[in-house]
Amino acid sequence: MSTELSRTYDPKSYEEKLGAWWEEQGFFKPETQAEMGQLDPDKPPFVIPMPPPNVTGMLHLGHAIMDAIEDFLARAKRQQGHEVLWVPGTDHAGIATQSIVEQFLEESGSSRQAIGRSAFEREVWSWKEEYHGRISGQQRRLGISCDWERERFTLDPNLSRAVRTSFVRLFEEGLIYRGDYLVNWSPKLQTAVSDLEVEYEEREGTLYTFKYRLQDSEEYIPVATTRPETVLGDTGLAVHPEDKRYGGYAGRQVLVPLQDRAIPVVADDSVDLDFGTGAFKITPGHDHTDYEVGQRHGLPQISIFDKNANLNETAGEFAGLSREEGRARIWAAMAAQDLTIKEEPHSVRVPLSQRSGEIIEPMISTQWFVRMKDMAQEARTVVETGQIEIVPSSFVKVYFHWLDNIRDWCISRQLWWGHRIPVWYGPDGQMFCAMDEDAAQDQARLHYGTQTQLAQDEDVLDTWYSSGLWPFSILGWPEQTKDFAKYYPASVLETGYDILFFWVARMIMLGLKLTGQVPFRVVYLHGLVRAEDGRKMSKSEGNAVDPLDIVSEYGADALRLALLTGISPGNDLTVQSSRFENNRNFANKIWNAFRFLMAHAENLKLPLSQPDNDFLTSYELPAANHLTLVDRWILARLAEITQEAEKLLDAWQIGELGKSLYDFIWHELCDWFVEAAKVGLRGADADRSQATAQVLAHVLCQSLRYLHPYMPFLTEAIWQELPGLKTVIPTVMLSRWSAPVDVDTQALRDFNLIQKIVRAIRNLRSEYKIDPGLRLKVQMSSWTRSELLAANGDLLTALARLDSTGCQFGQEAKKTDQCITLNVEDVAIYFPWAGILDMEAEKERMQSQVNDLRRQYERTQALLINTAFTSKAPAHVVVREREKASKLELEVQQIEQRLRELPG
RNA sequence: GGGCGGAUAGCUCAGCUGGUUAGAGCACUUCGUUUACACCGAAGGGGUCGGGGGUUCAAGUCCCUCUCUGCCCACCA
Repeated sequence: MSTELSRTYDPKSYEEKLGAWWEEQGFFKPETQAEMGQLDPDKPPFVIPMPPPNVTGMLHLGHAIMDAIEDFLARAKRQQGHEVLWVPGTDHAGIATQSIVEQFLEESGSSRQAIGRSAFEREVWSWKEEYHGRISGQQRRLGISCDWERERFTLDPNLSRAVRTSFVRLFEEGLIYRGDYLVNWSPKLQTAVSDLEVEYEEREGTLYTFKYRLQDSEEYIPVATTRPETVLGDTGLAVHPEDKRYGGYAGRQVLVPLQDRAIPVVADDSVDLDFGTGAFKITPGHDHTDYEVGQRHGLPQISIFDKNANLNETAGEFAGLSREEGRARIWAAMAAQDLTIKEEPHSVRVPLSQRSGEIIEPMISTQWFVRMKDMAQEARTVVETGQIEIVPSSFVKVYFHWLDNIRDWCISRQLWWGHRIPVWYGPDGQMFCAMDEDAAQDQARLHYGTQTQLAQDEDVLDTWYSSGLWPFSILGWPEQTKDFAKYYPASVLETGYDILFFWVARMIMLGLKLTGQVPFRVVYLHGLVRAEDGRKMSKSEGNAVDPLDIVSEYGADALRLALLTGISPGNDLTVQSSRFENNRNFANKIWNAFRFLMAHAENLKLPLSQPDNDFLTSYELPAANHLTLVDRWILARLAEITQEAEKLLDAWQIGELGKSLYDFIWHELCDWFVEAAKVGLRGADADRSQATAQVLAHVLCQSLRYLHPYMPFLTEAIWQELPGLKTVIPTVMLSRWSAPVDVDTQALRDFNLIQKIVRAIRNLRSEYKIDPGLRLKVQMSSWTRSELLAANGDLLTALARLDSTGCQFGQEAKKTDQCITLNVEDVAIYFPWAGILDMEAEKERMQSQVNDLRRQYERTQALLINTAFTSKAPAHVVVREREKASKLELEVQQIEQRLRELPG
């Protein structure tokens, strides 16, 4: 058997095969779980809507962390008996996708305008097909256990219907409206974008100060601006009402430079007396602040730029110039008329288009908006009242702040790729909002009393509008489908904190409004993945790592474990390739523990247990009286892991649980138990080797269950090879985590002493450079643990490489002269080793140990004398300190006695 | 300007509601090819938990303050 298994675990030869098998068997489907009777009837379904990646994107490690966490949750919940539904999908990503395809067309000498709207849409669809395969291929390779048959795309017919239904409903309720407002215009993309799609960057600029002349006087008001070209759009000048210098000019008229157009001076509280000159010009047509100030004072808006952000005909001789050229030329013209005062360096915050990088131009334009105020308050309430929990909770404040200061959401985009706005216009501009053109026609017929030609709105919706419906649109809403009834609301919405506003908040608002329920119970936010150099990983930075590269080098499990351990919710993760390597080694370690078992299990029976529930089946354990100390110890540690697993999972401590498992499997199961098991397995006692094999098989089998959500492929690969298991449960994925059991704390304490003794002896060997091959003869005695030592002589002999016949343990042990004494708790270990014995050095060594122990004892004693401590500290802490003190006292006494016994 | 994090071993980071002698991986030193594994094992070195105050019987953990650093939000033109 063992000869068939390779010495090193090779992920390549298992992962793809197992992934395909899981999917073919339908194990990722909730229906399969139910058919197989795997469900615990007391547990509710566990549902995750997968955040849909951009369909034309390529996944990088930032997506992989999402896949890893969600798959962890899905698998762990399945193993707890929940019915799990995890719905995958992709997002059409309006702007992002359209940009890519347009760029492609441009490279081949074409353009979307050249081929027209419908041909362009066909072009994008074909891109979608190609990239979609790549993304889902990447995800499958990571082994994610979502229900692929329920996969969705935001432009699917059903999802499009959900979009139109919601739009019509919100429109009819007056929550969606159309109007001319100042919006963020992206000149490169030729569309409006929402506030969230604008990023700000500090740049070195100039503050220009110039003169605003009064109409009927030689006086002027000095004004500072960073954008002198916008004077052409000025429709007012603001001063502070209490300003001694200019406050009095309020109500008078000033003349716009170069145009001599008269505009009013208004008094406004928002003017900062200490900044600039204490007066600012108002350009309501191209600045958000000015827009609001203008509204307050009833000032008109003038647009001076065209859609390319070049000056338009209102700029007269400057028409056609870009913003930058215009600025220089206009400033020069002002200087020529002696209107300029000074220029000084000034750092400015420039608004940039998130997608295309160029400077955003605020412009008045006709757009569609969603009224946010009331929806935002409801979205606040559900978090306040705990109907939705945000993990980690530190994001609650951020969420509230955003909702409290929300502005209406501009949802129309001047693009071709997306959900077209379901509104049709009559010849007179009358709007008909309807599910489709027929329904619009019906409305029009009623309105006009006759058949009329209608034209649909040209714009499409912000891509986040359709993703805002995701948790319910993927389940069939607005139809009352079975899935919707059963799986809505979702259990967890897991995503990166960077899209809390973009996506999470909007899903909550739209979910509450449209379904009357919260869309999910928990929001779990993960951190960003940073590259090894600490920078944020992203495609535009050029440092994005393709998960497949890591997978092919180290295996998917190694990658997943690296993304799942060492993380805590909301905290960023810096990936280090050393972690991948280490985790690959870990996989190999487990593989070899399994090979070890198989090599020794060949001739042994590994009977399966007979629990009430097949999904709990494991290897049967020997009767309690056949268990050795090591057996009891490893089972006690397993019991602790069992307790921890559920607790940590409930607290979202995925990283901590992963680390516990790693340490348990490598440093306890492999380093200690397997080493100790060699004694039993190779001994002559057939019952004992049988028992040892059973314990090892049991612990390994259980470990695989807990490790499975982290390393699904490795655990499945081993599961498939372990004798008997797969005939009961076909896959580790559907096996159940055990209910917590009692921990044998005595075994933990006892074995802990054995470990300390073994370490002390190994340490001594190393310190004295004793030939590693040499079997030591020792005497080991103790006042209180004599029986333990006597019962575990074999174990100590094997682990510490002692002489199998020349040692005595417990009562029989005798101190000899001329020896080194090791003191471990109250155990004395005597080495008759005259050859290396330097009596003075030996005394010193023991004396320093005594001093050290005495210091500890005194510290503990001081604590116990302190009545403040004994009266205020919890009982178990006091007890622990008492036990510690008496143990230390005993140790000190013993070592001192041994010191006195030393000759000289 | 407001808000939220971070600062723990040479590096990257864990450390949950305060309670053993603060941990891991990598790196480092020494030793070891013992038939699960050299993608290994054993033994070690290395930290006054950013500085300073405070609360407490007890502080890496709670409070205040300072320094450095990252991010988010914001109408100083």
